[in-house]
Amino acid sequence: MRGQLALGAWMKPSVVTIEPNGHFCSDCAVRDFAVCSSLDPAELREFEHLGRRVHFAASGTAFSEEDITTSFYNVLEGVMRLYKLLPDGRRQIVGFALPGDFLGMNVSGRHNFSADAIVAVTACQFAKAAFGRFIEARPHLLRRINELAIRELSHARDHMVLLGRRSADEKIAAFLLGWRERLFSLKGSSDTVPLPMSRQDIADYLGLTIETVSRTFTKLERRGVIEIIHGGISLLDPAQVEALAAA
Amino acid sequence: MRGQLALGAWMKPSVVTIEPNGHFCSDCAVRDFAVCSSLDPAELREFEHLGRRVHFAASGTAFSEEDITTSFYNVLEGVMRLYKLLPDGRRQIVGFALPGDFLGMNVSGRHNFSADAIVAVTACQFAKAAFGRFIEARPHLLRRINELAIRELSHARDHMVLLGRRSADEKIAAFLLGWRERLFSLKGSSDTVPLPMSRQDIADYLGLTIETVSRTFTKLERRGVIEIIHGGISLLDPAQVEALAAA
DNA sequence: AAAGGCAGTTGACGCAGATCAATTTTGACC
DNA sequence: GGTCAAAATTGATCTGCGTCAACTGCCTTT
Repeated sequence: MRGQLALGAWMKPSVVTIEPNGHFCSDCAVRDFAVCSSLDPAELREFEHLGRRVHFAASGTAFSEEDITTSFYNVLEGVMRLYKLLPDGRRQIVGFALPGDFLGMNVSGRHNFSADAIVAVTACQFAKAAFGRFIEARPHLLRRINELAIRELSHARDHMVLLGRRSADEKIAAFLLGWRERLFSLKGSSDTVPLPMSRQDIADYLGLTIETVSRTFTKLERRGVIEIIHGGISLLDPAQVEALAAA
Repeated sequence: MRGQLALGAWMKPSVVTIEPNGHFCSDCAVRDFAVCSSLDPAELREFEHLGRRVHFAASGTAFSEEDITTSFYNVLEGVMRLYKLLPDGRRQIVGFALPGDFLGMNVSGRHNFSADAIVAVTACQFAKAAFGRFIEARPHLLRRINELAIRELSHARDHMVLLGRRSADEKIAAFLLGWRERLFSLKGSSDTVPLPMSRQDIADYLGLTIETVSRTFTKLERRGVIEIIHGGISLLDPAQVEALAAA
């Protein structure tokens, strides 16, 4: 039985469905690589009561930049876009969140980016206060969170290089390879790269326009390097894509 | 008496001077806002033996990307540039380090950017292994490090927006304000912003060319918004600079 | 199956910022 | 103070990508 709850009627229609129980961390899909990988079975049982499963419909918002942080999220299923907006509406996507990603950490008490679902998302939601108390006594969990933050920081720096110093072709090539690499750890190796996000999302992630993204895909397809398929891209010549990415 | 040591003869001539003793954490300039702010007086005395003071001459290299991490650094004095290079030499500066900044954290065991001194730098150097052992038993230090990493991550995301979505004028204006803001906590408020880094450094930080940086400064000066002074910029009309930064 | 709408593609054109090329300024060293 | 090299500025020109606009194809609704 599911409860229905409209979260923040003042924002985009984003219906959240909550399942209060019936789930166990021990058989969670992200058990081995999310934050919770640092917990032993006994801790896990306690942890179970801390989080509750929430669902976001496609294009539903989990939280917005500057919102006061009341919850952390552990993505279990689906894909989210994390982004910042300039006052005039220009958008920069600072990352995509996939299963296993932990969202919401900040120093100021407010979120420093917005997050919404690209496809239907399932996440584990934790009340900030309770989660904070749980960490308090468990340095290994803190160490795990720190590890995730440092890894994220490394990705952020790589992305700065892409945004500041790469051409459109290089950006597209690097994006395809990077996205394939991220999916690799979730779904295994494949030269067919599913792209659940829109062209606009890709453009806002790479610091390009939608037209340039589209043209670059078409160009690479005409050269026989990739094939544009429904809902993704197939890498016909991965070595060539790597050469284009220039690093 | 000072020891002299050539660190890594294979890299740029970077002379490191080591002072083995005669320094106390308790009267360290960055005591209150660096990682060590989380330590109590007793811990601080123990901590003292872990670090040693090192000096880098201007343009000396502390570590390079992909180097195996053997040390962490706590900047005490001076300014460093943190950057990544593409194979063909394009450079992206991912940040500037100032007193109080902690460098070297990573997950892979290798540095994910290079760091060198812009002006003469003094830093507190910690052997990775010993530092790791010290943290082990001190969750509050770990929490402090985590806090610094999360703050850094927030800056990184802001910078992604700048690199991906702002015009040259906006980049320059935002840079001047951001740099002033960072110096504010160290030296207090001032409309005179010292710029110890070169135009090339600024360009590589903002994803521009040196010519565009120079031209933009000149343009703003002609408009009476700033004044280019020796070793820095004076903000004649800070409100106008803020308007230009567009956020 | 017709209609409407949105995502994506394609084309024509313009411009912000890169590139190329001199100068000028600054600073270090004798 | 004179010499030299590196850093910064300025100008002329070029171009990659953005902007504007039209079109296509797919999905949803009725």
